[in-house]
Amino acid sequence: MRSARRAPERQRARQERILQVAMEHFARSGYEEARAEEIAAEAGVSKGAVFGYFETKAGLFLAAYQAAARSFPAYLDAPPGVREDGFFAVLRYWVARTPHLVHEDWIPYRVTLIGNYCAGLQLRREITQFLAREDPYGTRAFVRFGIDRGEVRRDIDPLMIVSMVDWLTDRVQDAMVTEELDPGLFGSRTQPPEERDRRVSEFIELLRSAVATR
Amino acid sequence: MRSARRAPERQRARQERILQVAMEHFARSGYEEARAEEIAAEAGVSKGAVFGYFETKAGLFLAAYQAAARSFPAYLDAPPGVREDGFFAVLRYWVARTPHLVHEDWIPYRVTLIGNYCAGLQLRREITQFLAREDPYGTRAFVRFGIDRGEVRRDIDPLMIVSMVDWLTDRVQDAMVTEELDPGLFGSRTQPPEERDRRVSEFIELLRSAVATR
DNA sequence: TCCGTTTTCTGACTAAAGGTCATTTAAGCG
DNA sequence: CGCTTAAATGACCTTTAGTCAGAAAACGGA
Repeated sequence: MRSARRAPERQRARQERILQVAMEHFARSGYEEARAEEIAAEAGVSKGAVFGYFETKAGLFLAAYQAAARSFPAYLDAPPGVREDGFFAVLRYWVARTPHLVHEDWIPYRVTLIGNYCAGLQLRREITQFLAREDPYGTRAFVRFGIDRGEVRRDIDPLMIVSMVDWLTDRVQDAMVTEELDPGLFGSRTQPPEERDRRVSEFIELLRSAVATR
Repeated sequence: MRSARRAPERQRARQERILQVAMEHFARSGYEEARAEEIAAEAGVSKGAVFGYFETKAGLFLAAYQAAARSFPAYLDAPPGVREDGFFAVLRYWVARTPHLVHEDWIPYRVTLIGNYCAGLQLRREITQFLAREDPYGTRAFVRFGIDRGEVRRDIDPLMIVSMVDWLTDRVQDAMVTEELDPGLFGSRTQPPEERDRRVSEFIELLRSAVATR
């Protein structure tokens, strides 16, 4: 943080603009390939300002990652009608909706993807800590919701269920965001949508088998 | 490749030595932090030689990753006694054994971990292609084995099962290799082993529920 | 409005690391 | 041994994250 007291509006706007531009560049180029100087230029500030606000390139990326993660809806933000249908309906709702959400605004998805797979060790550690601390998708609350409704099994440590849900939905989302990282599994946008629907259904079925009440 | 024909023994040995040192350095420092010049020095060759053999730093890492992945046993390399007990026994065997294997020689595990999470986009793409091409852990054959024995469900596309097994065992292995990436889930070496055994059992139980014959 | 003080901002500069290549050294062979 | 060809070297180049002394702007009191 620059000023310990109130940050004037002008500075917040500046920082915000840098962050937006940084997200674009990271999304387009990846972590290594993104250039601090280009980000500064496009945001209309000097290079010094970027490092002034974010300390290091890794710090800038972490901020971009956090902004991206926080911009996503949590599981329980699904429409009330879907929530009433329960845990697996919510899960299916978001998984099926992912391609549409990605299409609408691919930049934050790409940034989280890069953070999940393509960054340094230290950065990766900080991202993990952030995810554990903030649980930005509300997976813990979501699993509790499933357990309370009697849909999710109680004979397994909820933490293990949370991990499994996180792991699998991450992967599925990533596979949807980029064919490159898991070629052919979910197919490209040009593939028939029935095919993708089948994949989504199979995925939900597997996850349901794993964690549903016996 | 340097010489299109046979590579003299001396050169193969040289390349091999560079690769070994590179694995150590990548394992210890991560991708970004590893220094080509240090690797060269420790391998007793010049910097030029490293780039002569492996083109780029990314090329060097890819070679290290491949060597690491190939050094691991495939699923079906489990002892015959375990194989006879079937798909889930084999799975359990390897998952339970991972901490021991990591303890014996942690370097290749760390290298694959870094390749899975901490490298550039292009590199990541090549790693994915390598894994899809070579299937170094023999997951495809392993799932077929489970299906043939009637232990693994047939109502889901085998490719989806393969993906799920790959995803989950990757994550579990990674969690075991480094507490940092998923702190506290599988615990550290100093934790009581019963605790870890319970985790392993719960994990296998979840995976079994997901993919076992109904 | 002006002036002194503090904070922010800038961009030339530095350091460090990946990558190159002319030159040197060694290998292969008759 | 001498000639040819391939391999090896390390000084050099380029690029880029990160720094910092000075410029500019904001602030606040008179």
